[in-house]
Amino acid sequence: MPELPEVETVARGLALKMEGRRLARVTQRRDRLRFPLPERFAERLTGRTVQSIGRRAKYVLVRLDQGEVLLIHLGMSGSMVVSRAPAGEPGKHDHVIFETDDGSVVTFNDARRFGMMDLVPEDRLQAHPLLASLGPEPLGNEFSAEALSARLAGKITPIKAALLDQRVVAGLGNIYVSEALFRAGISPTRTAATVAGARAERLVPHIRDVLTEAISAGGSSLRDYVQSDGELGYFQHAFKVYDREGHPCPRADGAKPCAGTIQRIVQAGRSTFYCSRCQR
DNA sequence: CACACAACCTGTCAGC
DNA sequence: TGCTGACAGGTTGTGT
Repeated sequence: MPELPEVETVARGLALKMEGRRLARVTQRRDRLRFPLPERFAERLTGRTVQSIGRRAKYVLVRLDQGEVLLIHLGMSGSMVVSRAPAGEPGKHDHVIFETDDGSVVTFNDARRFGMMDLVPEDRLQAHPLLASLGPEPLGNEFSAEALSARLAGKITPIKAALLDQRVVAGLGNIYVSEALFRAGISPTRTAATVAGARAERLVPHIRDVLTEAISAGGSSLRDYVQSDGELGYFQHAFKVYDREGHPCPRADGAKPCAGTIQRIVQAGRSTFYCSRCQR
């Protein structure tokens, strides 16, 4: 589920509930998610104070006292559900439950268990195997047309696959890659290295815009995203192409609509949606 | 090194 | 109402 905008929304929501709070109780209901949880995980978290909560790529970073960081990835189906103590019986896919000293209950639910958590010393965060080779933040200052084309240079893989590679740019997922390429009028099948110069100049602002719009809309969801404040915030983001196979292309050049139809193709085993008429 | 593909695990939906 | 197969927002590991 979660791409950068959803993770950003979750991080902001968790910050509201957890920053400055002490973790009065942490319950761990499984040994492992995608990876084994650290030794004595719940025990090491209990009693700690949450200093701040941020995001890097699709990871939530919970900075704790004593110089440690709780690293969280939501995988495909993970969500954070906020409620109030006393919480009811945990569900089958509720894997880790955090209770703050002021009575908030944050439940990590993840049916597919592609998510992960780790507890790492702050000074070794950058070197963490999952973070070390991440590319630039698409909303950060380091992400520019030059930076993007430098990372695409020499790649003969399709631009769609390249943009999903977190080493190229960190945080894009399957939905927003399709959406950004549509906005930029670039075909997902185009050889990555040819996205340079004017094409890269065009693509970068579209990537920023689509992510920024999704964040301001509170993250988007197809079905199971739960806003971190616990309200079921099923926001139907206005996707132009994603999951819209067979619909008319929404692009209008002035008064003239594009006559194309949205296609679904499979690249590297994943669906891509685009208009072959106006994306080149 | 670059790339394609399978694997991880569960739920949902379309079709029979 | 089953049952089966395809597919789902991500990432890692393996093989070529």
